[in-house]
Amino acid sequence: MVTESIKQAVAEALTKLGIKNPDVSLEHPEELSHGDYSTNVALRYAKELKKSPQTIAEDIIRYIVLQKIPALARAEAAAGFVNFFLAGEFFAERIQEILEKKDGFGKQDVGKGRKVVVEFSSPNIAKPFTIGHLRSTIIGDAVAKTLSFLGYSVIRDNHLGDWGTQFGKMIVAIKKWGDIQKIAENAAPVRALVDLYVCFHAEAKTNIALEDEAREWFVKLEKGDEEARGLWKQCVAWSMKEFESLYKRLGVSFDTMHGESFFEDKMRAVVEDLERKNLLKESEGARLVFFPSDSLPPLMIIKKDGGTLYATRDLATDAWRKREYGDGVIIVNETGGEQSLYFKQVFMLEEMLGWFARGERVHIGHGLTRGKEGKMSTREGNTIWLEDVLDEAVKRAEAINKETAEIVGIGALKFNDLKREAKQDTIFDWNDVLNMKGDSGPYLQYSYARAMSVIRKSPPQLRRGAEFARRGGGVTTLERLLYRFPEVVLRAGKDYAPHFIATYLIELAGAFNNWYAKERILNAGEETEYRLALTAAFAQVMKNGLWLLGIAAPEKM
RNA sequence: CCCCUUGUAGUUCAAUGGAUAGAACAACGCUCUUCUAAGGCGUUGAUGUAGGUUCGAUUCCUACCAAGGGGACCA
Repeated sequence: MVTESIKQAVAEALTKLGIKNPDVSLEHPEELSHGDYSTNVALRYAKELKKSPQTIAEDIIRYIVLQKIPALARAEAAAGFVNFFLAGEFFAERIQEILEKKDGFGKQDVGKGRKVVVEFSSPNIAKPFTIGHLRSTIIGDAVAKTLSFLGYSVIRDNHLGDWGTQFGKMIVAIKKWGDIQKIAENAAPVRALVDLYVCFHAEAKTNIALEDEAREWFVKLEKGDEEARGLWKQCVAWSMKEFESLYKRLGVSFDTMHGESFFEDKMRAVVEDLERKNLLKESEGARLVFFPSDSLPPLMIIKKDGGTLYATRDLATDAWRKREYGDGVIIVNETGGEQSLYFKQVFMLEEMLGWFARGERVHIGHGLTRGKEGKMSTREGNTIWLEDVLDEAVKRAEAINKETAEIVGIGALKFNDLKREAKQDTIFDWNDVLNMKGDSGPYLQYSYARAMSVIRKSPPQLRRGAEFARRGGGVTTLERLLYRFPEVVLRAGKDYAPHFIATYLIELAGAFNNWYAKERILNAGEETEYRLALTAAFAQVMKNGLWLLGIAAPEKM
C-alpha cells in the first residue's frame, strides 16, 4: 500500500533527523487542496528537534523525493504539514478495483468469526408504531448491514414489547368498553386498541379501582388464565399484522423476533444466579443490586410484590443469548437515549457477573423525536402514526414523479434519520423529514439514477468493464473520494454510527454532480472510456453505500 | 439536589486535537437547441459565556448560563 510506503519513508526521515521510534500517522486533510494524505509530524516533533515545523517538513520532503515512491506524485510542505498528492495511476487502480469487486467493494473481514446481535425496532404490542420506533428501525437496520459488511455474523433481533402490566390495562379496557368483533372488523385494529388504552388512562384518573383490576388481570395472564391468554394472543396477532406490513414497506427484516414473553420462564434462573453471587440486597421490601462505591444508582430486580421488571427480563434475555450464540457474542441495543442510565447499570452488572467483557455490550441511544410543542405521548393520544408518515412521504414524492414515489418517499424518510448522529434529538417537521432536495435521500438516488442513465446510453463498445486507460490530466475530486469508501464503512461500523456513511455519500454525490455538469462524459474524445469507467465506479460505490443505509437505489427516476 | 446528553449561520446538520470551521434549507443572482435541472455555479451569514491545558481547541479540563433526558417498584 502506498500509505505504508509513505509512513515508512517519513519515519526513516525522522530517524535521520534524530527521533527514535517516531510515531507517524497519516490522515486525509479536510480540505482536498491540501492533498490526499497529510501528516502533522513536523509540528509534533518541532519542540524536540528545536527546529521550525516548516524546516522539518522540508527536510522530510527532501528525503521522500529520493525514495521515489511510485504512486506518489508530489509532496509539499505547508503550515508545518507535509501534504501528499497521489499519482493518477493510483486512482486508476482504485477505479479498476471498484469495477472488479462490484457489490463487494468496501467489504472487509475485521469481524470475521465474531457474532453480533443487533436488537432494534422493538415496538410494543397494542401500541402505536411511532416515528420514534422508526428511528430505531432505520438506524438499527443500517448498523446491522454495516456490521455484516465488515464480516460480522449478524443476528437481527426484534425484541417485541409483548408483556407487562400494560396488558392488564388492555384487557380491562377491552372487557369494559371494547367489542372484539368490532375491533376485528376495523381496518386498523391497533388504532382501536390504542383508543381503548387512552380511554383507560382517562378513566383511571378518577376511578382508582381500575388500576387494581388491571394488575389482577395481568396476574391472571401470567398464570395462564384462558380468557386473558386469548385476549393477549389476539392483541399480538393484530399488532404483528400491522408491523409486518410496515417492515415490508420499509424493506427491513429480522432473524429473530423473541418478545419479552419468550423470556418469562427464563428469569428465575437469573435471579437465582444473582442470589448465589450475593448481589441482591433487600431495601424497602424490593430486591436490588447495589454497585461498588455507589458508582451508579441501584438497579431494581424484584419488586415489592415479587413481580419482575424490565431489567429482570433483559438479564434473562442476555443470558439466553450468551448460551445460544456462545461466548464472545457482542450485543447491541438500539433504543431511545433516555434509557442510557439503565443500560449503564445493566452493562456494569453483566460485567460484574462475568458475562461480558468491555465492548461486548453496546447501547446506541438515539435522541428524541419531538413535536414542536414537546414530547409526544401515547397516553395523551397525540401520536403521529408511522403509516400516516409513510403515506405523506409517498404523496409528496408523487408530486414529482408518480412511478418512483414509494421508493423516493421512503428513501427521504430514512435518510433524514441517518444523516445526523443518532444521539441528536430531532424536531418533527414535515418539510425537514420529507425533504426531497439538497442533502437528502432523493439527492443520492437521483445522482445514482443519472449515472446509470449515462451508462445505459453509452455505446456498448466503450463499456468493457475494467478495460480503460487513464491518460494523465488533473485528478478530480470524484476520484479522490471514491477510494475512501472502505475507510468510511470501517469507521461507521467501529463507532456504530451510520451517519458517517450518509455524509460521505452526500459529498461523493456532490463531487459526481459537479463533475457531470462540467464534463461531457460520452463525448470527450480519447478519454471517454475512462470517464465512463469513473461513472460506473461512482454508481457502484453509491449503490453499495445506499445498500448499507437501507435506501433503495433506483436505476431510473 | 445529583447524573447524562446537547449548545456551531435565520433554520436543520457536519467537522479521528490541526490549515481559510464544511454542507443543505431559506433569501438573492445566474445556468437546460448537448448524455436526467430532484442538478450545477455564485453572493450574504456561525463555534452559548469566562478561564485553563496545548505549537495549535468546535473538539480535552474547570466554572457558569441555556435546552432536553434520567435518578427504586414503567419500559
